[in-house]
Amino acid sequence: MEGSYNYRFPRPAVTTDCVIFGFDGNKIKVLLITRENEPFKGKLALPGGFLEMEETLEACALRELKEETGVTEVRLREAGTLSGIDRDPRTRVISIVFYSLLNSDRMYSGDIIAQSDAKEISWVELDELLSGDRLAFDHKKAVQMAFANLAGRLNKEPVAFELLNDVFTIKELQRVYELLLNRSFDRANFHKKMVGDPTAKGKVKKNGRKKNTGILTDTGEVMKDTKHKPAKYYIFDLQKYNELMEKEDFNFGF
Amino acid sequence: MEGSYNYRFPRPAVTTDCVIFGFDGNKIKVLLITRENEPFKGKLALPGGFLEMEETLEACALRELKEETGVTEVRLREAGTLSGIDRDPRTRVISIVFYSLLNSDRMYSGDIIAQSDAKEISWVELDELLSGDRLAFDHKKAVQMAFANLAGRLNKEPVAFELLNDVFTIKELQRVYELLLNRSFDRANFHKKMVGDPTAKGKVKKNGRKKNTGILTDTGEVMKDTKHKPAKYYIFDLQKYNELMEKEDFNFGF
DNA sequence: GCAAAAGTGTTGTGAGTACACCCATGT
DNA sequence: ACATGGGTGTACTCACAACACTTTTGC
Repeated sequence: MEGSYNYRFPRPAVTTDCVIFGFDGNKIKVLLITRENEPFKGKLALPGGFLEMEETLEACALRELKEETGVTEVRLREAGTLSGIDRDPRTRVISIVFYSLLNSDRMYSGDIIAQSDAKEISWVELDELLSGDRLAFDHKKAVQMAFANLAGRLNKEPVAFELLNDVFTIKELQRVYELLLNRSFDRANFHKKMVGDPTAKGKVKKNGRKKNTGILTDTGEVMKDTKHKPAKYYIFDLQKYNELMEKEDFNFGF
Repeated sequence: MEGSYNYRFPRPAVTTDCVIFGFDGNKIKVLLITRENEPFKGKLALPGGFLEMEETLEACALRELKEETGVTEVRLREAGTLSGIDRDPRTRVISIVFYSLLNSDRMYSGDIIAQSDAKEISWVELDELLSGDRLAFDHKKAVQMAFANLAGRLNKEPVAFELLNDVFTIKELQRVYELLLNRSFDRANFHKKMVGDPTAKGKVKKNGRKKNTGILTDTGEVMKDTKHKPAKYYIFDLQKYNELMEKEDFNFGF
């Protein structure tokens, strides 16, 4: 498609950037590529690239993500735009920031590999990115926007489960909440909120409904690679979630 | 700036669109212009226009807003992007949607007048826009995005007061909440949540704090143009708000 | 006095919190 | 047995809902 394109008014270049968050069981990490070319050659950057004429912004983000990192089939959400005048030294560029979530199974599945302009890919701790200066362009700002958007939705939507494998322990779920909301929770109360309070069993309110019985369902499986009491594995029970949402807004807030 | 601009790769045109919400005391309305030119000549559209090379997206939105409608000094917030391939029949255009809030004093201050490419301006009821098909381009979608973003922030931030004059009645405040969240509230409980529960007076909790005493302060003034008991006027008490936010998250939710 | 709307009081429910306690497993 | 962490019980507080009641004004 390289050639010469003529317009009566100046136009900025338009790119998308993707902030892919992953949870490895302990920390939130972000998928980055090492830049192969100037500017910022050798520095870490978000996957992303230029919008083509026959695709939407979201399609562009998905395409670039696949081309550079091999990540496919993700649900992208828009976090905002970056439009500083000199954010790219080459030319005027505005960028639309998307983000998505991967669980550890997918992070380390082997499908995610550096390709195309990406020299190599790496998973870097979110904290490190937010406190340091390791990213090219204004990509730190992009990560901030994506993270803020994510955290803001946590109490309203079941986004935390997108960071967890299909089967997970409550400890892991709590860890995700604590990382995203930057606070700690009482272990016992967190458990009850998610699984359901056993004291509610049998108790029936005047209108015939039971108390909140939680949104997690025990799989029966048990985590075996531990030195102590193994945790049970749970799954997110979409059906229960939908029931609770219909009756009254369930919220994930504390 | 008209001339000839050459690029090695094709570039989309970039515009901003502004959804300006106003509350007239009864309904939420949106500021629109009547299009002077094709495409969609004569149809209603959001104010907005093309990004220039030496301005950010937000600056562009502010400039276009001022040029077309006379609206200045507003706090813009970003609602999302529109990037459908054929959303503008002339050329590929992507648009970034911003929104802001005006109170009725400003809506009808006389400063807001059609200028530049805008043939005329009008305030149209939000409901009418969301249910009908009166808007040019995909601007209905833009209004939806802006409204969803606004409503989502209502419970967390004191945005409702941006739709109200400096001095307002509790009834008006409740009306805003009901319109934005599309539900009704108990009048008595709403009053107490905002002004503070009088039964809390004197009561002190064990740690020395009083109960929530509300975020509104009575101005002493009274609404006189009524046939019945007049409402008191209140103001949003930023200081109380900040105090409550420091101690524990105050939320505007019900 | 009556209508209409502002504002107060009172009670119950249930979610959230704090924290003590019990249970299961590997070494 | 004991260390470690999973899981339960219980009592208290407070925000919210429901709704009855009182107050203030114009006609």
